[in-house]
Amino acid sequence: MGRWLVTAAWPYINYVPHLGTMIGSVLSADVVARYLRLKGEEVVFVSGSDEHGTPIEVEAIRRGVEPRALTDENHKKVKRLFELWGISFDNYTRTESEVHKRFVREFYMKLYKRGYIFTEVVKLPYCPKCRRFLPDRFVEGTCPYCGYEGARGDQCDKCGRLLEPLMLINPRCTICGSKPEVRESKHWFFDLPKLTEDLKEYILNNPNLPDNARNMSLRMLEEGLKPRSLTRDNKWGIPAPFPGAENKTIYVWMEAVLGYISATMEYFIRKGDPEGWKRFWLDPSTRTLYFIAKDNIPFHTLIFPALLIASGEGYNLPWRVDSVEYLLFEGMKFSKSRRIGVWIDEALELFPADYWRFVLISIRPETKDTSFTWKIFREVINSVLNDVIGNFIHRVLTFTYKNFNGKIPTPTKLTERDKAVIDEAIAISNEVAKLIESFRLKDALSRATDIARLGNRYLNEEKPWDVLKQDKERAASIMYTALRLVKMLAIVLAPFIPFSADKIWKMLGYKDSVHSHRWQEVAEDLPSGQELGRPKPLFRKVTDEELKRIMERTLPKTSPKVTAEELSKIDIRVAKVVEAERISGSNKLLKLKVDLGGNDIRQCIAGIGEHYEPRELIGKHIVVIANITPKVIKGEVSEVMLLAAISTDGKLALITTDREVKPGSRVL
RNA sequence: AGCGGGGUGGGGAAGCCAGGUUAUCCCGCGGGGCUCAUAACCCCGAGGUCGGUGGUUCAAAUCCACCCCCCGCUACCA
Repeated sequence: MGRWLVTAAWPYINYVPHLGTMIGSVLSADVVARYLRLKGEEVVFVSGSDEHGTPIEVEAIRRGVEPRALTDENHKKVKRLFELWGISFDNYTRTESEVHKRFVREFYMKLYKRGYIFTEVVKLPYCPKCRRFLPDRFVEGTCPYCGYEGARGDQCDKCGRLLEPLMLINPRCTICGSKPEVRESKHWFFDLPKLTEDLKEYILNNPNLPDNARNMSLRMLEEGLKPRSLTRDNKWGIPAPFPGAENKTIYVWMEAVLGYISATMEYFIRKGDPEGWKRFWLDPSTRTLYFIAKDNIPFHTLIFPALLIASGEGYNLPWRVDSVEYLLFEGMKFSKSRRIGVWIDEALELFPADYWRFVLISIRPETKDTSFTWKIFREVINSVLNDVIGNFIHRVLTFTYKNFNGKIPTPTKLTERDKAVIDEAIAISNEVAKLIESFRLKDALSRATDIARLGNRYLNEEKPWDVLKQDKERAASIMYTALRLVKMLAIVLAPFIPFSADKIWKMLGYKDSVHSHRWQEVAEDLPSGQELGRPKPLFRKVTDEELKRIMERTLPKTSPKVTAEELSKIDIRVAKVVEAERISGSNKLLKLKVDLGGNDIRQCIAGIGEHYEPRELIGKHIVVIANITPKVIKGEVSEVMLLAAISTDGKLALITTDREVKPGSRVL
C-alpha cells in the first residue's frame, strides 16, 4: 500500500472560485484523491483558502470592514460550496489558521538562522493618501514607450513592455487616484540563488514532472535565479518573525505554499495524532501531488522546493506537479470584474455537481487552453452522460426490474461472448486506472464511458427482449452480464461523479456506499438474488429553451450589432465649447454652447456638473452627436449630445481629440 | 523582447519526444437497423494531407530551419 499527500492550489478568497479554478486545482485533485482511496491507498487530501495580501485588504477597506470579517465570510461560503461539489478534502483550512501562522513564523525563523535570508532597503511607490506602499499593479500611469495611459506599474498592456512603477509618466494610485511618491523601505529576501544546484538536481532527477513544468523550470535555472522578496509593508498578513521586522508581514505567496505542510499538521492534530503528519512529509516513500494551473509552475517546481531544502528538515519535495493549461469561457478569459464566466455557486444553482464535474473533466485543458462553452456543455451532458451512460444503466435496470422480479438474476450459463464482454470491460477498467495514474483524467473519463458503449452494443446484439420470449434462462444470463457492467461503471465512475456513482450502487441493491468499496471489485461477481432498488433515470437532458435562458443570464452582455449603414446615420462631430454655465436648481446639469464650425453654435445640456466646473470646459474640443433628436431638459433645449466615458475612479471623462482639430470635423 | 505550451476533417481532442501499410477517437452531419431504454441504442458513410514556407530522408503530422497566429510566465497580481 502506498501513501499519498494530495494537494490542490489554494484559492485566493477575495471571491467565490470560478470553473477554471475548479478544474485547475480542486476538482482534478479530488478525482485522483478519490481514486487512490478506492485503490486502498493511504491518502490525505488538503487545501485551504489563501486569504492575506493587498487585494483583500483593499477590498475590505472599500467595504468598510475588517479583512478578517471578509475572509471569514468567504471562507465559510467556499468551504460549503466545495462540499456541495463533492470535493473530498480531509482538511480544507485557511491561512489564518493558528497552526499555519505559527508554522510559517517558525519555518522562516529557521531559514533565517540557517543563513538563507538577508535584508535590503528598496525604493517603492507609496501612496500618501492611502498611507500604504503600493504593489506594482496598483500603480497606473502613462507608458513611457507608447504613451498608453492605462499602463500598470509592472507592464504596459498596450505595447507589452515591462515597466517599473517609477518609470510611469503621471503615475496614480489605482485605489484613490492620487499621485504616489517614492519611499524607502527595508525588506527581507529569500536567497533563492543559493539553492540553484540543489534545484537543478531535484528537477533533473524527478521523472514525474510534466514536460511543460520541467522545461520551464530548467530554463529559469539556466537564466539564473534571483532572490525573492519575503516581506511586505501590509498589515493584513502573517507578522514577519525576523528581528527588526515588527511592522512587516510575510508576502502571501511565500506563506501560502507552506500551507500544504501546516494543513497536514492541522489534520493530524485534529485526529489526535500530532506526530502523524511526519509520515507524509518526512518519510520519503510518501508521494506528494500538487494540482495547479500553468501560471503557478515556478512556485511549485522552484520556490517551494527551495524553501523545503533550505529548511534542512528533509521534507519530501513535490513528486508530481500536475499543471494544466487554462480553461476559457466561450473563448474569453474568466474575469470577475467583467463578469465573464460561471462561478461555482451559480453553477450549482443551474445543474447538479456531477454534471459540472463530468463536463469539466471531459474538457480538462491538459495540453492547451480549452474553452468552456454552453454548446459543449449541452453536447457532453446530453449525448455522453445522459444518452450513453445514463440510458445504458437505465435500460439494464428497468428491463431486469420488470422481468426478473426486481432481483439480480442468476446466470445459469455464461457464454464465451458474455465472458468476453466482461473481460473486455475489466480490461477497460484497468486502462482507466492506468490513465488516472498518469494523470490523464480526461482520457480516463472518456475510456470509462466505453464500458457503457460496450454494454449498449452487447444488448443490441444479444436482444434480451427477443430472447426472453423463448428462453428466460438465457435472458437472465444476458442481463446478469449487463448488470456486471453497470457495477463496473459505478466503481469506475466513482472518482468522477461521486453522487451519481453512489446512486447506481444503491440501485444495484447495495445498502452501503460505493465509496467504501474497492476499485478491485470491478472484477468481482454480483450477488444473484439481491433486490434491486427502484430504477430511476439518473440524468436528464438539457433542453434548448433552458440553455437559451441560461445563456441570456450568464453570457456577458454584448451590444447588438450595428451595420455600417446604420452607423452612417449618426453624425458625430468635434465641437469646441464656447460657453458653459450651471443650470440653477441642478448640481448635475450644465448648459453648454458648442461651436460646430461655420457659425453653427448649438446648445447642449449635459449631466456632467458633478465632474466638471464650467470654466474648465471653455475652449475644450469635445465630441458630440450632432443629429440626435433635440430634447428639452429643465426648460432648456439640448440640440446635441456629448460623449463621455466612466473613468477608473468612477468619474466621467470627456472624450476629446489628441491633436488640434477644426470644430465641426466629422468623427469617422 | 526573452522563455514555456499550443495550432490536426464543421466543433472538441489523441498521435509527434522512439519517422513507415487506408491519420485515430468523441460530438455534429447523411443513410440504414432495432424497439428493452430518457426520440435513447447499434451499424454504415461523407468530410481532414495535419498553421505556412523550405530542408533532411526511400519515406515526415512526426526530425531540422525560418515565419505567422493563440495562451501563459518574466520574479511586488494572487
